[in-house]
Amino acid sequence: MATGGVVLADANNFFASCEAVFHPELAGKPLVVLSNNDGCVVARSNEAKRLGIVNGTPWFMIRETAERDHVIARSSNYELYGSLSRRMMSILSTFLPDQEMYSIDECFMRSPWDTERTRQVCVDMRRAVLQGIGIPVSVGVAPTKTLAKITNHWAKRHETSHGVTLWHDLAQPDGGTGVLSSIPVEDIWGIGRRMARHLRGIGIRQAAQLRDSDPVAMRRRFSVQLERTILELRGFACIYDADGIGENIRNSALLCSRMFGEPVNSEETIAQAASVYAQYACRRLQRQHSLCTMVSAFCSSGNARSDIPSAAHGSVTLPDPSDDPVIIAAAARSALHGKIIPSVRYARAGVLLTGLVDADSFRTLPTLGADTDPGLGAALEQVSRRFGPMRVGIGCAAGIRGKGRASEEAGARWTMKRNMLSQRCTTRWDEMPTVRAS
DNA sequence: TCTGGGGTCCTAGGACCC
DNA sequence: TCTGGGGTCCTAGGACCC
Repeated sequence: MATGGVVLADANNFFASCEAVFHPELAGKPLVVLSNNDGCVVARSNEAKRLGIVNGTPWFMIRETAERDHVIARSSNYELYGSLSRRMMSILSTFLPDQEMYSIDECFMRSPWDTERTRQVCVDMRRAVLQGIGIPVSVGVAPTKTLAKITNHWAKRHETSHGVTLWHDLAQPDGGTGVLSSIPVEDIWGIGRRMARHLRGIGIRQAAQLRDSDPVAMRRRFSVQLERTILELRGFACIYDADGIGENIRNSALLCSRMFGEPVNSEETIAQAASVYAQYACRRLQRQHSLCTMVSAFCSSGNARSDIPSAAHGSVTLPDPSDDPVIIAAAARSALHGKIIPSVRYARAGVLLTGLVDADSFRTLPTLGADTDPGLGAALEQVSRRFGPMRVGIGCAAGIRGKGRASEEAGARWTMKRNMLSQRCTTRWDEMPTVRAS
């Protein structure tokens, strides 16, 4: 291999590691992070993994056992994770070019260097993140993204790798057949439960067998994605970033939806929620410099065990593309108007913005624009930027914070439960950690 | 009497990922 | 009582156009 190829940096147990950054006493303890509404486990420390706790398990099902085992639980603190993620990405990007943020805790990069220099850069980069923000990261290097996922996984599992693994090393001396023979197909990036079952049905159990199957025949039989995975396993890169790199990524639809903390059945309350979710979605819309042309809102009853599911949804097309929270929140409310059945207990709601266009290519002349105060949306955005999200909002009390942490979301009973929330140390003045020297 | 074929756009649904 | 919340890509089918 002449050059380093694809580099994948992925934080270890990211949410759990973030929780430990400002609470060093959590290090070495079994820790789980729960999804919104404290629903199910979405992240675990190594110690919690060792206790056999599985990701996705509903918390109420394992709570008793876990507490007996002294497992510590935290509600998800996305402000903290988002803030640490930005810092981590920023450090990583100083070491290698073409960063593509793939998720909150991982990014692809490209190494222009030869094998040994790539190895050294990855070791340095890993150390810099650990020193800079206290998050352990694993690094995998390979000719393709799919193989980089495998080397990254390897780096996480094998202490001898010290957090950095190159395909160059694993592929010796048999071109990787030995390693790929030890990996079950369902562990390959892009192969989900469904596809794994199909593959096992035709006798393909390990990554090596998939790599050696006929890509054209597999494409005909299954899908073009599977063909790409096979080629990637052979070392031919064919999965690219759709939109170039880094901050150029723009979503083509924006969704904000939540479970309610408790069931809701009044139209007014659901309209409040829709209004708040629309404002959250607007902030994301503005951040990526887009306007939307269609606003959809929906709500549905029931949870996983609900007997009769019931849903309401509606869409509103805007007269002009907009990122104005006043217009979009009103559209979200009106999309559901008259569609709420009072006897139904709704469990969740959401707002979806579609038909997104580039804001710069859609500057409406002032006199042709919508008939609202053009300053209001911008003013709201400025207040949010300075004082934090949802300090000021539109229309009604829903979702507006009270003073201080305890009552901050007290304005609405339907907001989600986060009973075990840690401090948002890096984004809130009033939650900054205190350090004492003795 | 003859009744095409290629292209685009949109939508819904499936599968997958973190 | 209690089971995230975002996204992506691909495919098929329908409407419409020339």
